[in-house]
Amino acid sequence: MTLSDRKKRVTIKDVAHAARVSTQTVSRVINNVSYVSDETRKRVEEVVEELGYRPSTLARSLIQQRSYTLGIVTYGLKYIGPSRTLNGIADKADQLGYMLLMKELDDFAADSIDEVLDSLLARQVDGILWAVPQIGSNRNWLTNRLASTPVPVLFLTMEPRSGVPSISTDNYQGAVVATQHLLDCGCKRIAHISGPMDWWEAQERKRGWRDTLEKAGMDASEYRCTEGNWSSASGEQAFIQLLSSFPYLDAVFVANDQMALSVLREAHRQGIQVPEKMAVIGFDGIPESAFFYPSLTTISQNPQLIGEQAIQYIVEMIQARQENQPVVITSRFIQPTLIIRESTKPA
Amino acid sequence: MTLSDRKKRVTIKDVAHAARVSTQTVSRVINNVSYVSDETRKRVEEVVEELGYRPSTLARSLIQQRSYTLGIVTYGLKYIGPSRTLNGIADKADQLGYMLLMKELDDFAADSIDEVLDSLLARQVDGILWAVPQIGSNRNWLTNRLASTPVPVLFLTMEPRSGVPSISTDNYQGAVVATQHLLDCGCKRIAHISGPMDWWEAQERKRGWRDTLEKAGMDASEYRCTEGNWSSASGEQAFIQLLSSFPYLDAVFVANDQMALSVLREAHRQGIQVPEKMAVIGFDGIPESAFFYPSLTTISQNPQLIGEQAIQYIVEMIQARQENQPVVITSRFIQPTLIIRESTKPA
DNA sequence: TGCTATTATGTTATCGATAACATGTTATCG
DNA sequence: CGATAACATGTTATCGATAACATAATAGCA
Repeated sequence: MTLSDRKKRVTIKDVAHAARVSTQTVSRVINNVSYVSDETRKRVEEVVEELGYRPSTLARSLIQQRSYTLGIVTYGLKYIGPSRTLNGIADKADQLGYMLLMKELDDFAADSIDEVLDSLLARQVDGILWAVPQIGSNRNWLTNRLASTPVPVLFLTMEPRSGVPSISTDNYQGAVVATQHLLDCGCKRIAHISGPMDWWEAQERKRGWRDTLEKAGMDASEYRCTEGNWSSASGEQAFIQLLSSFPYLDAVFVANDQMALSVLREAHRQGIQVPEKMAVIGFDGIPESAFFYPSLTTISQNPQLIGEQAIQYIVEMIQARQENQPVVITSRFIQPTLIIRESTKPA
Repeated sequence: MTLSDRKKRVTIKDVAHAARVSTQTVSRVINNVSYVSDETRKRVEEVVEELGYRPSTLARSLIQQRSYTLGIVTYGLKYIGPSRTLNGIADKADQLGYMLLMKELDDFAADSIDEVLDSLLARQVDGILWAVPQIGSNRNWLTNRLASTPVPVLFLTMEPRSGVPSISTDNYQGAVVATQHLLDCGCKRIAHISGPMDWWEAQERKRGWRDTLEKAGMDASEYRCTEGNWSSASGEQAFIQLLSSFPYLDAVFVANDQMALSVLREAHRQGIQVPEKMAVIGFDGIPESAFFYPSLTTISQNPQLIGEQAIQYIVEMIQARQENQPVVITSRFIQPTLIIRESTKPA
């Protein structure tokens, strides 16, 4: 293929000319609105087919002030969680006829946030999905910026705030269920390996662990908890440290499956039998966790479901705004589920 | 925030009016072209700041026939490989000032391919990255369609074809290295668990295994190979089947790390010591593989690198086309690397 | 039969920006 | 000092579509 083979884009004018009608009539045919005689319709359709005409969504978006495109801001795509969410998002968006304009954030400076927001808005997205975990104070920007944003913004994974729409996994409840499960297994000295404590999700999981133990009249002191950074490598470190600060533990609730993987390995190396001597429970429910040795009991999130619900929700918001109707703004939670496998043994 | 608070988009006209100049002058200021007096420039800039004006990329794309947006077609986002590639893509695209319009393909019917292509082209993407693995005959469409596509299309992971630009991991060479490594470890009866054989990548990996064994004068008969579907669950099945058809094996080259995970577990269950009795090598190099028990020797791909190179390459193609210069169309390969860990032991 | 409703199609304005062209003003130089 | 170049700004056309309005032909009905 040489360069000269490049075809010029076929426009509505070309079609109109070839079919000997006005562009408006062509528009009527392709959008199937108003009156067009069968004869004309047929003629236009033939020309469309013949020339391979496809209307420019770009031009359409400009005049209609609506792009059928959603801005997706993600973070940490290299991890499996965010990409599974993205998967759910992509799926549902497609179903509802939306395209996705994607942007991966790599830091939380106010400037880069502004830039990302602006670049999406400049492309007339109809709504924005902020699929970036809440870390430290990286949500403070919204106080100033959100009010002046001309399209709905929906947040995934954040602490509920009144007036801010969000969808999150119920990390706290998940942690409660996990810890309760360990109690039900008869465990008495339950430790925790947390995620990085500036992550809201990590805080919630830890809080669930602490509250449940305290409610059961048990000790949840700080020495019974160490902090990882979600990676398997950090999980190994955290576990080793935990063993030295709290050698008599008989169960660990690990804040994610990746870290749990290396806890299992290290336990095996040190001759600690799982689940007999020590029960282990993870969080996330990655597919591989069923094939760890022993297979891992875990709290399973459904990131695809979150993605789907997110699209559903934001499309509702867009629609409502279009029709000038009020929207109920809520913070929604999705419950994770307990999957019992070999690494814990109910009494 | 009530609905009436929604601000109308600030346009170039608003700025022009407020600064008492023509829209053209505003355009000159924001694009920094041609002559504008310091005084006027300052005044315009102040108004831009004050009104929070951001030019509409949409309108700009329409007139300039260029969107600075790339279409990305992916498949299987729920798996870690594709999303890591996407990560590399997102990163580099951002660096070079491109946005990504994403579409996840879920089947390979000609119709859906046409639709995806059309929807991207309707939004004036400057180029398309086809990041969908080659499976069965799902690349046949390009014969007809590609020639009439007005923008460059770059394929990730496909069999080289003359005239079609592509970037792939060198799966064959990776498999050769893997198999050779097992030979170097002194293994004599080397089995293979392949991916689904309609995947080109799976074929290449198997071919590398077979060729290397035959070259070394060893047997690579069919009974020494079973087929999985990349999942850990299928790996377990494939391994069990393999053990019955080829009980005396002393090494397995597994086509990906997920399947290798369950091979390790099943070996452990059956009391087969790894690496003493049986060496295991994987493919992909997912981060977790370093924390399997035993840690997994594997052929490591760098999907982020592939993503980056892909962006680089397609941007070159776009630029060349813009300037009406010829582009050299090549099929590029990226070499994966061997990572030796505990699951194999060099002699 | 004449009037209104329905059907069919065309014309002009518009979305928000830039390209191409036009025009006026101020330096610069032989 | 007048011609030319450099500077500064404005006007009109354009990208590819749809909205809003206009017009003409046919149909239905009192």
